[in-house]
Amino acid sequence: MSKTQEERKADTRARLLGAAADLFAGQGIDAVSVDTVAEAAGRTSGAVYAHFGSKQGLLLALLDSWKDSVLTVLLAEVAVSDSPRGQLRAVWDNVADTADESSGRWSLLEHELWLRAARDPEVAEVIRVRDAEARRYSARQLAGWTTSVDSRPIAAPDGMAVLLKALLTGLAMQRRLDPESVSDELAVRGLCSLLGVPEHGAQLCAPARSGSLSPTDSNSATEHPDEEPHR
Amino acid sequence: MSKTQEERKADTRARLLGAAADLFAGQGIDAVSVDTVAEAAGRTSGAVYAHFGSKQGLLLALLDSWKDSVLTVLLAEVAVSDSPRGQLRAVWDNVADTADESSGRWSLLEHELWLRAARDPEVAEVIRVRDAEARRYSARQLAGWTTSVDSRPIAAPDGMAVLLKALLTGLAMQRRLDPESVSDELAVRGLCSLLGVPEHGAQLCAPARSGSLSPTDSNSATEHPDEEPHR
DNA sequence: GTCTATATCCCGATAGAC
DNA sequence: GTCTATCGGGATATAGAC
Repeated sequence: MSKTQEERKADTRARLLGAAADLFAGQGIDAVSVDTVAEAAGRTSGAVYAHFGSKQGLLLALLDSWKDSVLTVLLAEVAVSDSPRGQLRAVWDNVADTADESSGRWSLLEHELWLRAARDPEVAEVIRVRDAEARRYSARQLAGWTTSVDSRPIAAPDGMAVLLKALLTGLAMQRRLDPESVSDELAVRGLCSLLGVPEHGAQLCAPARSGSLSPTDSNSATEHPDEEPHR
Repeated sequence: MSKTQEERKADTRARLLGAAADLFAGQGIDAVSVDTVAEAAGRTSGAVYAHFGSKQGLLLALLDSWKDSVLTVLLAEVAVSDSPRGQLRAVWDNVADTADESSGRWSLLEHELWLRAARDPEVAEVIRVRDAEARRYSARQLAGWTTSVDSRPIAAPDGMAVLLKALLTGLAMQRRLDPESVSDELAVRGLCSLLGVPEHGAQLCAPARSGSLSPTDSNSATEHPDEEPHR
């Protein structure tokens, strides 16, 4: 019955991939040995080489097992009941959530993969394909979004997806190093400006503190900033 | 008269730092051994330990020897005679210049340092200080810039510097992996939108509602003879 | 397929001669 | 301060038993 061989094999493979994902994300790929991965999976290094041939093979298999992407998940989670600004705020909150360990580590792994891709064509190809897929999905989401809210996009959906991801990534990087330099308010304003979402009454102010600053309920967005006349 | 001793010492130190910068940028910090660095500098590993104590010490000394930053240089190089859009275009061109090997490698090293800083507080502190300094300089430049051109900033200069760097960084990353996904035209539009520079075409003037998304083909955008929309 | 044991290599760092 | 020589450790990957 149960069978043994195939089941155990699949189980081992899954265990190894899971352990690799955790450890790579937490300590960095180079800092984690094959032995460590195997041990965390309740196996030994021999199993890794039987399944993947090499450490690089393990990494590629790991990438291949990921169909999802950060941006994909983020945009999917946006509630549809809020104001445009509130929605962007929600997107940013997800990205900026450094407190959450798992998400924080994950983004570190993402960057390490990017860095590796920049020097290793084999890795680059995998990442490129995955990113393109995520971008397509994101663009579809954005296309629907821009028509449902009062926004003035400056490019086609695919381009907007690129811009959105770029700003989110760059802001998250700076925030990781120096949280105070990137206030939530600043990030949301940047996103609004980039995506062409009109703000009703904001102008520049400086201070930023973290904590729960509520979205100031910049509510419903029906429209019109009265104080921004076009010139 | 030649104080050969002191001179040679300083020379060795400079050689080691230079070799480390080149090799670290080209192959990655972890991929380069202390012996390799020393050899490239015409010395041996012993010299490295005499000067810096450890590989980490070498890295920190290297960081300390850098007073400049990408953004700092970039903003300083912008010609003042062009249109706002043209200036942003120039900034982007500098960032996007992947063809240049030295600049390309340099940005890779920057990312590796960021990654290392995310896990190593000692490195983080150094990077944080340097970034803050660059941001201050950049903010000053931007403050002058926004008053001299027709733009509507959405935050204080310091915030604008953060946003600008974030978008540039994110776009450069995507372009490195998939150049076609980030056209020059798209990047410049994003920058204009983020910085509040009105584009001649249409966008920023009317509080009007939806409508035009302007995919406007156009990509390569070799040149842009549009001029100054100052109305 | 998985484990144990090991071959092979290379790295960071130290000791001591000069 | 710099070099030569080397230690000790840990890494990837392989060989062969089960």
